[in-house]
Amino acid sequence: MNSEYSGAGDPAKSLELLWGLQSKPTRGPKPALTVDGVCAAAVRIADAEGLVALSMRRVADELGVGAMTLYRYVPGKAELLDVMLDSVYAEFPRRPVDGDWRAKLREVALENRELYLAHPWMLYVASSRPPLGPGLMAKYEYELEAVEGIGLTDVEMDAAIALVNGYVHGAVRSAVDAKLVIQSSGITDKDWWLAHEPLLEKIGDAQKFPLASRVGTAVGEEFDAAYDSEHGFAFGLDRVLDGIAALLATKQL
Amino acid sequence: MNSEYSGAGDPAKSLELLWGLQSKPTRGPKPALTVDGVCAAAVRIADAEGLVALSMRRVADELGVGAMTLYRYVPGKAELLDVMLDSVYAEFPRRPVDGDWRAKLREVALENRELYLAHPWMLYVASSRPPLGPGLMAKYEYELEAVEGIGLTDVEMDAAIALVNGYVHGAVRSAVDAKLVIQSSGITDKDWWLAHEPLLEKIGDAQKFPLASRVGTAVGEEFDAAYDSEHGFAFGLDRVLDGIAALLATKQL
DNA sequence: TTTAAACTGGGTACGATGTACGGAGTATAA
DNA sequence: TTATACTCCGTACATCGTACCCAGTTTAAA
Repeated sequence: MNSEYSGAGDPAKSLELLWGLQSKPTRGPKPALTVDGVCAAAVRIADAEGLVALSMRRVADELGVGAMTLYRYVPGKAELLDVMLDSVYAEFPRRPVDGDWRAKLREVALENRELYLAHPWMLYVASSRPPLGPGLMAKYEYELEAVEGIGLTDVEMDAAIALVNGYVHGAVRSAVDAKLVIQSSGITDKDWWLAHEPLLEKIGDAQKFPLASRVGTAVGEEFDAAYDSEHGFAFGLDRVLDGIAALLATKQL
Repeated sequence: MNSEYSGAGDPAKSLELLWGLQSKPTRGPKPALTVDGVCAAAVRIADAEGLVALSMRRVADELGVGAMTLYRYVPGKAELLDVMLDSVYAEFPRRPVDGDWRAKLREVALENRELYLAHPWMLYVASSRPPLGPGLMAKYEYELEAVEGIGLTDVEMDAAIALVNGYVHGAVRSAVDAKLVIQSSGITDKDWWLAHEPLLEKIGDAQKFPLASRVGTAVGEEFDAAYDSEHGFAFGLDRVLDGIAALLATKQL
């Protein structure tokens, strides 16, 4: 049931791996594996079965070697996660956009969402002080281009990107969490609400919590309809972009 | 190194615990503990030492009983986390605010932040399909009051609250992550950047990633100054509130 | 008053996990 | 030829949640 990880390997070691700075050995047998190979196998497992399934033994099995062999290539699991993260950042989609900053920033948000949906485990790897590998650097550079030259200070540019990325992270994570909980429990949202309703009525929620019960019911009915997550995502994103637009407007006075 | 949990115990069992619906036994010895007592001990541990330290054995030690004894009161760790969450929701601060929706919503955001800072482990417990206990219900009711009657539909009210809460969750989590990583690694942000600088120069980041290196430097210098997290939090919150204000403005046409 | 049922606390054990340690085999520089 | 530096990896340890089971305790029923 535990399911989340902190990444955060030894920074110096992670950096060596990320930029391929290991000094090549001259003596001894040729290594049978490569860091990239180990990383790719780990990503494959995490994509298919989630972070819970990602153990060193499992990766080793996938590669047909013993568990401890992996430690010849990677200092530990934390550093492996760092390398995995950077490797998927490197495949960040970059679709050219004609339009203003808003169109570009929306596209950045959608591309981030796409990446998270392709590799949902990323959502559960803590990213404070992320591994500054080539993949992340390139992604950051690309994202900044969307807000360059529109009148923000450097610090505001960073904050705007962080705001959008933070929103996408949270929103996609909620959606993925919801999907996972349905898969693992077999209980759909509808069933869940149905199971709760009698209890909530018994509690007398309509009297004690009038707003919560009114709004909760409305949200529940909406969920039955088609457009749940897509619609909700777009709503929030528009609010965030409106917020940045409002900041720009005050600057042009 | 793994550190995060999914909550999500069996909903029916969690609900029974949350609303105190267990049928009281008539025979047998009187229980030495209570669910609330177990929950309080667990919260105490999580507050002081984090989720990583929260094991069933640790809670049992705290209470002076054997590990398996806890399973007389709680079906498993997942349900215990559900109860812990609801118990801290119940102590949500509610400061009266004179002012418009914006002032009230900002206060809600600040109160949420306060709660997260008092119980940082909450940030790491997945909250999709959260336990609908009395604490959460009361908190939700209170939050909705901030946006009631300002012209939003029921669904939009829920979305607005979710947007603000999502922002606070992400922002506080980043801050807490950063603090934790400094504590556990002993490396400050400054040291970290200093350690990276020579490498980044060697890579030639200024040529390959001109925007990233310019903005990164600016952000780094800002961090050295006093107002990091407080300032960043307020900036993002203002953007989110601006976004909701923009939505309201379109409605009043 | 006896007895059986329903409960309590909790010891032991199992299968995971990440990884420290050290041994055995192999390729190359000296 | 030999010493060295490397390879792969089996074993072992601590820690986790918790299934299972048994002994002891209280009370309702006989």
